[in-house]
Amino acid sequence: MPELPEVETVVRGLRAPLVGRTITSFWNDWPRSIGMPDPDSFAARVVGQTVQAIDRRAKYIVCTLDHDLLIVHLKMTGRLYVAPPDVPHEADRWVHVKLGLSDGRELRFSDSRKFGKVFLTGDFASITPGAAALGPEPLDDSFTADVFRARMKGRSTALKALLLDQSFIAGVGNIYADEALFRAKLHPLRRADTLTKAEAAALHATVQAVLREGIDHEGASVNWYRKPDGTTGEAQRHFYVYGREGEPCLMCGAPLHKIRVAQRGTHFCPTCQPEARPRKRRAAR
DNA sequence: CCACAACCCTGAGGGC
DNA sequence: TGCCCTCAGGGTTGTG
Repeated sequence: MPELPEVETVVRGLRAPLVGRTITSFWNDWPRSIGMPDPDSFAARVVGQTVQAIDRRAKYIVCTLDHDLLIVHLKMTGRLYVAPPDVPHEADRWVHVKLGLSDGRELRFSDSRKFGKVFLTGDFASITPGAAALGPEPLDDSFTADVFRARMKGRSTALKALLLDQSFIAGVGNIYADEALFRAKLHPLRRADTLTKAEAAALHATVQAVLREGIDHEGASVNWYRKPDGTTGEAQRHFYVYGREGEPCLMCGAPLHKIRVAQRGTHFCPTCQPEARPRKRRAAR
């Protein structure tokens, strides 16, 4: 489940092998893995273009070519990596797109679940309505605690659901949402508009911290994610709650709970992240 | 704005 | 042992 730190790690790993290479060929065995345009048009347009840059926006990998953007979303099980020509793509039975490179190697997109997609477009916002409506990048300098708090104003939805909303913040997924809420000691079902200024500031800080640490650990290899060199990241070794249902909380020892919020498995500590109670009316003096 | 269902798929796991 | 069946998993889109 690649989220922001995993996608960032992939981008960093692909920069050296890709930038400056020219695309010489296109191959695809699953048309639905091409988001746009149709595969024939994709092939005709992409061949001959040189990779000028590779960056990340939310969970999208964005390669700037001469005249287009080559965009990849890994979704749950997608992998993107450069393979040497002597390794047949059948070595990875889930390869669905290959782009030949001018140095003889191949950029391969592999995806067992076939949820991921590759796009070729001149305009990032054109690929999906969601891409056009992405919220701020959580690690940008402009994403301050004040901005975060202002965006939560008037939102009655659960914190967990809001953190997963890509139009609210771009790039946070299930794992890092749970980890950020745990560190901020906030219950996942807490209504966003009930946070104090201090609680909002704490959550802002923990969202940034878990993402930064995830990048430092080169992503979390929970099941399918691999770095472009095929090795696993290390971030999963540092989880406090994700995937630890029933195990003792590392802070207080209480057994961790798993519930469903916004149709996602949600892990939390019932002691460290107490349920929000209705505000007590202040006693009359 | 919000809650929820459906969708895209396959591997894993349970039942027999 | 192995077959059949069910469903988790998560981001996105659509519906009410």
